[in-house]
Amino acid sequence: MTNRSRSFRVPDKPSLDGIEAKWVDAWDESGVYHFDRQASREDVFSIDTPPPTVSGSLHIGHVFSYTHTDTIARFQRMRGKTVFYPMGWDDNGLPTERRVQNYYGVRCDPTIPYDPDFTPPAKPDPKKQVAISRRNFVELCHRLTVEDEKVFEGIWRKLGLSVDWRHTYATIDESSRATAQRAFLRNFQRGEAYMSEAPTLWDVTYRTAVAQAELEDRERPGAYHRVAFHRPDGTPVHIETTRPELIPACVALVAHPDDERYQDLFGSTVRTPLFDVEVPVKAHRLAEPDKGSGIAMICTFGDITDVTWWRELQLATRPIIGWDGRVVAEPPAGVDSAAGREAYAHLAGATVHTARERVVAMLRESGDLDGEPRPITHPVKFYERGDKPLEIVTTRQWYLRNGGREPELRDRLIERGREFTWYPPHMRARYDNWIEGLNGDWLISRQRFFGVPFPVWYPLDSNGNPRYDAPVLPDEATLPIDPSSDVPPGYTEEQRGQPGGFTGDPDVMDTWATSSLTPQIAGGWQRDPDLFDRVFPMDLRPQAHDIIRTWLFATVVRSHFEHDTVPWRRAALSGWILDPDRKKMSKSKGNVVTPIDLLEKYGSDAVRYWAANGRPGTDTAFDEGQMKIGRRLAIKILNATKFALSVAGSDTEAELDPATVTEPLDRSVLAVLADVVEDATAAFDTFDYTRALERTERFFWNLCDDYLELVKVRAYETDAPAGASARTTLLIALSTLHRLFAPFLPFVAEEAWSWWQEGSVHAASWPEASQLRTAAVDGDPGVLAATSEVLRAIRRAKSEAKLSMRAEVERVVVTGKSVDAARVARGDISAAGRAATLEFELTDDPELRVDVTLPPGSEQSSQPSAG
RNA sequence: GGGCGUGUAGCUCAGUUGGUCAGAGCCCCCGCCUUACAAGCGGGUGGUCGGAGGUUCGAGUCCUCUCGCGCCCACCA
Repeated sequence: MTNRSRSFRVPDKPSLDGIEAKWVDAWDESGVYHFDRQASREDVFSIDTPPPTVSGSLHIGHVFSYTHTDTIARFQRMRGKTVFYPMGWDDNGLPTERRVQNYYGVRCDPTIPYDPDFTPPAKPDPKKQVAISRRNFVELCHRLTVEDEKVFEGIWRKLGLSVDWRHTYATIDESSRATAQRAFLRNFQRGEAYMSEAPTLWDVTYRTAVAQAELEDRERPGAYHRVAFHRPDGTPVHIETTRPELIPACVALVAHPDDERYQDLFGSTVRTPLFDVEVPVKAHRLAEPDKGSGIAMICTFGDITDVTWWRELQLATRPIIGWDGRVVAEPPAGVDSAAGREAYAHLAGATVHTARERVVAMLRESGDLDGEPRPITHPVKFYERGDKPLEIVTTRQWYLRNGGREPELRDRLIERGREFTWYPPHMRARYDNWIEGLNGDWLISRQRFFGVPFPVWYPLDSNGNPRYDAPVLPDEATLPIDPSSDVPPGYTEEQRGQPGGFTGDPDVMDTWATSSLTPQIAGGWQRDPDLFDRVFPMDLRPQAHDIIRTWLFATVVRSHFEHDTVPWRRAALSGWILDPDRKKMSKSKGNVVTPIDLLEKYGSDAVRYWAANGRPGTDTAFDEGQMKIGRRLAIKILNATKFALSVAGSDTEAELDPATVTEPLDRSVLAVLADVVEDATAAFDTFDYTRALERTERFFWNLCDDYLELVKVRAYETDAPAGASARTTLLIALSTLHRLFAPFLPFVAEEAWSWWQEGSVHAASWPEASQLRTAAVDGDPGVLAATSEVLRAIRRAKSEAKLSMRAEVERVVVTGKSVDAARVARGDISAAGRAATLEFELTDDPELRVDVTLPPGSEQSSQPSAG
C-alpha cells in the first residue's frame, strides 16, 4: 500500500471518451490476457467458450451472456489463475449456407462441376439464384465467414472481453474438421456410431434429415376427417385423421386392446377407401380410445407414433412421400387394383397440400367421407429452421448412440449430469428431462453441403452399388479429408464412381456433431496434447439454457465416450433477454437493438453494467435505463478517483502506510470494506457476479455520499496524523474498489488505476479481506453508520429549510443508546455539516435521534431522525 | 399431460439459515452552483410482499391449496 513516488497522473477533466479504443490496444500490446501454457493444471481456469453463430448479426443477448463469462474470467485471473479463454466461431452448417445464398445470390448444385474462375453476381438477385458447384459454394462460405468473424471480433474487443485472441477456432476450420472426423471414426470403431436405414424425420425444404433435438412444435390449423374403411361384408369402420392424403400409405388400423367397440375387429382385415388395399386391424396400448373414434389408421409414415406401431407390430411399408415432399410417382406395393392405381395417379407428383385436397374430393365423391372435415388447431412438428411440416421418410443415416435406445447408457448419462456443478442448480432438471424423453439415437448426418464431411468411402460392387457394410476409412494422420475429392487408400481417382471402384459418403455432419467437441477443439486434443492436459476437463462451460438439450448434452456424450469423464467441472446457464413487453427479443419482431450502437452510445462499461445486473440463469429485461446508470457509475468512479488522488497527492511527506490509519471513522470504513470484499468474493465463487457487483456498488456510493464528504476537510490537514489517516484510508479504499470493479467495468477501472498505479488492474491481485481487517484494527462498522446517520439528519434539516448544504448550523444534539459511535467522529460531522456546536447525550433509546437547530433567520427545522 | 422457474412500491429488482425485512435504483415531487462530479448533489412521496389457509411467541422468508405469467419436455391419430 506504500506509494512513495506519488507520481499521480490525474487528468483535469476525466472522461470516458475513447477509453475503449485506448485500452483495447494497450491490452493487446501487453498481452495481459494471454494464457500461460507453462502453468500446471491446478493454476489454470479454462473456459469452454460458446462459439457464436457468425452467419447472423450479434444480438444484444450475446453481449449479455458473454459479459457474464468475462466477469468470471477476470475474477479468476485476479485470483491468480491463468485463464484459458479462447473464442470460437460457429460457421459450419445451414445458417451459413442460407446467408451465403442470400448474400451472393447463389445456390449449391452438387451436380455442377467446379469453376475455378467463378465470381459471384455483382448484384445478387434473390429470385434468380445462380447454381454453382459444391466446391464453389463452400469457397463462398469460407470467404463470407472470414469477413463475419472479423466483425464479431471487433465487437467482442470493444465490449472488453478478456479473451486470449491467440486461441481462436472456427467450427469449419481444418483443426475442427480433423477433430470431428477423428472423434467420429473412434465412435464408429468402438460401435458408438453406426449407419442405419430407417424412418427419419425429414425437412422437405432443405431436403435433409434432422435430429430430435432440432424439432419444435408449432400450432397449425388442420381438420379431422372422418373416413370410412370397409369390412369384408361392406360395413364401414370410421377412423378420424388429419392426414387423409396418407390413406394410400395406410398399412393397418389400430385400437386399444381393451376397447370393447373393436374387439371383433382385432385379427381381421378391412379395406382402405379409394385405394382398396386390405389392411389388418391391430391392438396396441398406445391407441387412445377417447381420441377421435378410438381407432386410427397407421401410415408409413404420418408421425412418430406411426413409426412405433410400424416397428412393434411389424407392419408393411408403403411410403408415398418423396425427399422433395411430393407424392412419389409410383404407387406403393399393395395398391394393386385398377381403381386404386387410378386414384393414386391423381396424387402422384402432388404436394402434400394438394394431395390432401384431391383425396378429400375423391372421398366425398365415393361417399367415404362422413360429414365435413372439422377444423382444429394442433401442434405439428417442424425443423426449428424450417417452414414446412416435417415428413418421415426412410433413408440411410449415421447415428450416434446417446441413450435413446439403451436404458443403461441413458442412466449413465444422467449420472454424468451430476458429476459437474450447475449454476443455477435447477437447470439440471432440463437435462434429466431431455434424456428421459429421448426416443432414439442421435441422427448426426445431414444431406447438406457446408459442414464436416463423413470421413468414409464405400466400395462399389460390380453393379456399381455401394457396399455400406464394408466402409473404407482413412488413417487418422490424414485427417481432415473430404471423401468427395480425396481418394481412399488402395484406390485411384479414376475408380471414383466406377463399378468395382469406390464412392465417398455424400453427407456432412450435424453442426452439433462438431460443436459438441469444442473442449477438444479449443484444447488441442491430439493436436497439442501438452495444452490439452492443462485445460481439460474445462473448468467452466457457459451457455444459454435453450441449448441444454443440444450443445450441453451432446458435449457430455462425446466426452463420455472418448474420455470417460465429464467435459467440465461446472456449467453456467445464462438467461434470455426480454424486451420491455416481457417477450423474448427476436429479430422478426424488429425490436432488436444493435449491440454496437449501444456500446457507442453508453460506453462498453455501461452496457456491461446492465448485463452484469442479470442474475445467472435469469431472464432479464432489456433496459437502456440500466445502461445510463452504468455510465453514471463509470463517470463517478473517475471523479471520485480524481478527488481522492488529488487530496492524497497534496501530501508530500506522509507515508501511506496502513499503520497511519488511526481515526475510528477511517477504521470503520475499512472494516465495512473488508465485509464487502468477503461478500463479493464468496458471491463470485458461486458465480453470482450480480451480487458481487451490487455489494461493491452500494459501498462505493455510500463512500462517495458520506465518507468523502465527512473527511473532505480533515484529509487536507497535511500536518496532522488525522489527515494522514484519512488520506491513507482513501487510497486503500480506492485501490480496493478499482479492483472490485475491474471484472465489471474493465475500461474505467483500468483508466482510473492507470492514474496512480503501475501495470494493469486486470493483472492485479483480487483484494483480500484479511489485509483490510489488519488495517482496520479495531474498526467498528457502526461508526460509519452512526456518523452517516447524523450527517443525513443535518442535511435533511437544511433541505427542508430550503437552505444550501453550505449553510451553517447553530447546534446539533444527538441522543440515543449509540451516541458514542457518532461521537468519535464529531470533528468530521462538525466540518461536513458546518455545525458549530455538537452535543451527545446517552439515553436508552435504541434509535439515534438528531435535533438540528438552524441559526435564527433561517427556516428552522428540528425533528428526530428516521433512524 | 409431466417438469422447472417466477409473481415484493408506477417500472427494474434486492431481501442467503423465519425475529429492525418492508429495502435499492429508476420515475415523480421539493430544494441546492457544495473548490471530485450540475450528464451533479441533498431531501421527500409511493407497497395489506399474487390469493386463501396452516405451522410458530413471531413468516415475503417454512408447509398445503389456489390464481397469473414464463420456459422446458411429451407417442399431439
